[in-house]
Order: sequence, then C-alpha cells, then structure tokens
Amino acid sequence: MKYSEMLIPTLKEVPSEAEVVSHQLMLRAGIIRKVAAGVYTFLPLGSRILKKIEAIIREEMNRSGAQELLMPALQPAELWQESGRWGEYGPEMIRLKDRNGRDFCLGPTHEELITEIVRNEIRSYKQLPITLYQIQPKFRDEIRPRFGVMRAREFIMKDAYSFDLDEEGLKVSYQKMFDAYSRILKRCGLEFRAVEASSGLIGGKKSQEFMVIAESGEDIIFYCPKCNYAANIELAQGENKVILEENILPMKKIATPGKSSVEEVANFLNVSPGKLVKTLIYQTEKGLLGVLIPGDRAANETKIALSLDLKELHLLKEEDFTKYNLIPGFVGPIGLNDIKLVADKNVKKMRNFVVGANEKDAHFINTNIDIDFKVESFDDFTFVKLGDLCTNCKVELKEMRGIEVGHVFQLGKKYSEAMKAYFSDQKGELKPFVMGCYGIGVTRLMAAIIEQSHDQYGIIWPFSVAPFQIVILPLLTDSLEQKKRSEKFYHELERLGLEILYDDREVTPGVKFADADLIGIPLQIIIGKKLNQGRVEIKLRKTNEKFEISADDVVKKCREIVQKELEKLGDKSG
RNA sequence: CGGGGCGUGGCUCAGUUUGGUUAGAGCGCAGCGUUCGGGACGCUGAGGUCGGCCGUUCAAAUCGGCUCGCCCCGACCA
Repeated sequence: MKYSEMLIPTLKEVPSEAEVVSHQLMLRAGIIRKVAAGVYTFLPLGSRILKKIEAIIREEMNRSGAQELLMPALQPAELWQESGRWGEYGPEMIRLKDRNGRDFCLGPTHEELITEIVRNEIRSYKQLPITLYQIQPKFRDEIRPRFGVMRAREFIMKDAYSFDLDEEGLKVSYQKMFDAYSRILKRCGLEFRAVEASSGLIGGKKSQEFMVIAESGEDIIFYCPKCNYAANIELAQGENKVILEENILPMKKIATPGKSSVEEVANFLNVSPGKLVKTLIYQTEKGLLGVLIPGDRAANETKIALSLDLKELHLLKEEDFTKYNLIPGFVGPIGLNDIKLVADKNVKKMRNFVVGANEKDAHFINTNIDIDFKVESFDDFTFVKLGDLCTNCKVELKEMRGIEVGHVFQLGKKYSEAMKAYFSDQKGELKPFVMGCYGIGVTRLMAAIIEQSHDQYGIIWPFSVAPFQIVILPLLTDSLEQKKRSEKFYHELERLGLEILYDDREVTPGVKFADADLIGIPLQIIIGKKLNQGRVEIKLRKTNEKFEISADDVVKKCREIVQKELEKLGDKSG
C-alpha cells in the first residue's frame, strides 16, 4: 500500500479525551476515532489490525475444532425471557422496540441465541460434542465507558460455545479452548496469566480469565510466587499470616461513647483493628443476613453471594436499621436472634475479640465464638490483602494488575435447562446439553497489545498483528534513484506475500520517521544517500537495531527477519 | 445515579474573573519558493453561527436559566 493513498490521519498532539496510553496512541496513530462515548470507528489502519488479530483467533479456533458461524446483533426479547436474563440484565442491555412494538435488544452476549440454534438443530448424542464460534459486535451500555476501546459500549468479541453430553466432555472442550486461548495470546506477543474468576451474570461454576499484565489494568490479581495459584481479587483466597494463641477471657461490656467506626473503637480501646469483628447486616431474598468479618478486612459480596447462593445482596440501609432494632455503628452478633449469622473463616481463629453490643455507645470485649454466641457457618467472605498466605504453600501472595482479554466458563446446564435444550442419549433419554462459553474481547485485545508494547515514540506492533510488517522510507523525495529502488523493493516484497507500506509522500525525513515509529510498523527499510554506494539501512522498531546492508540483499534479509520474528511468536503461518 | 471539570477553526489551548473594534496563538491544511537522516524555513491564503435554546443588556464567547455532549473520581458491572 502506498502511504499517499491511505487514510492514516496521525496526530502530533495528544487528544485531551484520552487518559491511558493505548487510547492516546490509537487516536494519534490514526487507528480509531470516537463517534460517541464508548463508540468508535476503526479507520483503515485499525481495520487492518483487527483483521490480523481476528485471523489469528480464527486459525486457533479452527485448529481446536471449533466451527465459525455468525449470529445477529439484534435479538428478540422472547429468548431472553426464556432464560430469565431479560429481567436480570438490567440497564446494561440496550433495548429497543420494532415498529410493531415488539421488544428487542442489541446482544450483549449470545448464550440464548446459540442455545436456540442448537436445541433446534442438534437432536442426537451422535452430533456431539460441538463447539461453535463467531466474531461479531456486542453491545453493553456500560455505566462508564472509559479508556477508549478498552471499555466500550460497542465492541468486537469472539465468542464460542461448546455443547457436550456430560461434564467429562465439557472438561475436554473447555481445555481445548483454554489451550487455544493461550496460543492466541502468545501469538499476539502478550505476557499474560490465566486466573480463577467469578462467573457473574453468565453463570456456571468454574471460570477463568485471561489477564494481560499491565499497570493500567482494571483488574487486580493475586498470585502465589511458588505454586501456580492465581485469581482475580474478586475471589482470590488466602489465609491470615498471624494466628494469636490466647487464653479465653470472660466477655465484658464496656462503654464506647460515640465510637462507632472500627478505627474509632480500635483507637479508643487501644487495640489494632484486627482485634475487632464487624457485623454487617445484609438484605437478601432469603431475609436478613449477618456477616461477621475481621475489623481489618473488607467484605467481599461476590464471595458471600456465591457461598450462600444468594441472588440479591445489599447492605441494609441506615434508615432501615431502626425497623429491626439495630443501632448503626454498634451492631454485634449477641442478641441478634432473628438474623441468620455467618462468619468469615478468619474470625474462627480469633480469640477475645471486640463486637458491638447492640445498644448505643457500648461494645463487648473478650468475645468468643461458641462461648458467647454461635454462627451457622464459616466460609471465606472477605477480600484477600497483601500479606496473606497462599493456602497451598503458605507463601505470601503477590499482587498485580491485569486487563481481562478473555474469559472461559464451564456453564453446565444453566441455559439448556432453562431453555429446554435437550438431545437424545444412547438410551434414547432426553438430556440437557452441558455447555461452556468462551469470550475474547478482540478490540480490547488490540488496546492491551499497545499497553504492553509501546515506547515514547509510539506503538511497537508485534509482527503477527502489525497492520504492515514493513515500511519503506525513501528519504529524499526528489531522488529518482531512491524512488525507483523503493518501488522495486515494494513490488518484490509484496510478491513474497509480505505486507508493505511504501511511504511515497513528499515530506521531510523527520515526518516519515516520526509517523513510521508512531504507527508502529515493526521493520523499517530506510533508503538514503548511501544508496548511490548500493547501501540501505534496515531498522527494527522494537529494539532500534540498525543494519546497513547491500541493496541487493534487502528483500532476502527482510523476508528472513519477518519469518524469524513470526516463528518466535509461535506463528508458523507467516 | 452522586461529586468534580470541560465545551472557542481538523488538533492543543488562550480570551470569560471585570460584557464593548474585524475572536487570537501554535500545530495541521492549500499555493509558491528554499530545504531533505529524526515532526524544516520563508511568504501568501483558506478555515470559527465561541455546543444548543431562551433570557438580561444599547451591546454577550464573557452575565443568568434551561438543555445537550464529553472527560475524570465514586457507586455499579461480563
């Protein structure tokens, strides 16, 4: 492609709307332009990059045996009502009516549609297992779109769905997808980590996220430096480092006038916040719930809801406290007869702790479970924090940030049962499909690659996803010799199947260098004055390595470099 | 939804506090010339209903009300 004929509107200055580096560079490099908050146009360069990423995903999906199909973005409400998610999804789903007043939505995901297809078209165990996928736009009306395409309202996603006859089969299908995802991210040149995650609204038991490691990531991951345990903070588990052995003391009520927060009470009693136990009162669809957690930890509502199988879980509003004879700031487990009480596992080990006395300006000290009160059950109800130990190997957990680019779920029968999607097994009995679903945010992946691969001059595309692998830069615009030679390289390299951007613009060398660096083409062929001695320079964008070579060797050398670099990324197709 | 900020040529911004000529700068864009290994220089030029509506005033980018859009923090969320 000739640069002069391509729309690549690069910007010198950083548009004020962009906060993170990938967003800034995507705007500056002429990859995207904003249409509305969280809605973007992909310009020609962006479109080429998307196609490169999609091609890698297709190759790996197909290699793993998945089949591509294409489902619509516009979906009728009926299917969502069948699964129950029309009500569950909330304002994040973009809903609309057709001219006849029928309800539709723009699909935020496609479990319902795929289940509809499969229940109609697949009847026999002989047709299983099957995995279907598509690459297609999704719509989610995010509360706060941000970071450019990283959290957008319209975005491109690869979503795959597996159908098996039993749980065993699901595990096999899931593993195939897991492996495919690992290959995809490796080929995109990414440093990533698979972590245990919560399955949220999608549902199912086991789920793992593929996290691209980046400071700007929105997710926090805890991992063990010794074993390979890694989990999203939303469900990461750890254990308390210190366990204090103390003799049990008799409980005693003491006055704590005006001291209601953990910090105030701890200061007043001259103890650490870890000596206190907070009693949080939640409103749930099963009634009120009291959750006891150590004073120095934060409640993790994802874990609580998961452990106790709750759909609704909201902290009791302060104005409702009086309804149940509760006193804000002085709630405690003793005397809460009508409220189900559970406790974080860390509380189990605590001795002689402090709790609210359920009366104004008073706390109990030296409280102990089973002596002073009882709880129904213990489980992990809090967030891990730095300093906690890995439950497997008792080593301190470490923390890092990541960008969630992929998520794989073992769904089970949630959708097949709700939507009556059955097949006949060997015995002729009807059984629900056992499903898995697997997503990759294609547009988010693009941003994640930039987050991990850029420098002060611009983007550094890995060879596998670069919009062009090579850029040819003749420096002297009125040199016929340089122009002829550039065109020769351009045609010869293209004939080899390489992707070439030929900068034929009549601009100064500085502009060409700056744009080539900014848009991140990984290999540059620089044709300058030394061409009259038959010498040409080639430069690797990533390392800034420069080689001056004979013009006759350029084509061969470039082909070698591209092939070698693609192989490094585990991409044999180049 | 709560809090904060912003909206002036394609981009970055000044001007708004204290209303008053033809609304400015840099970058970008067009033409000509000189340049040509890291965003060159000179000259000439095009381009703006100051987000929108209503109001106050002799007079509004500037003051008031409403409204729309965008960004950041939070709550929330695959």
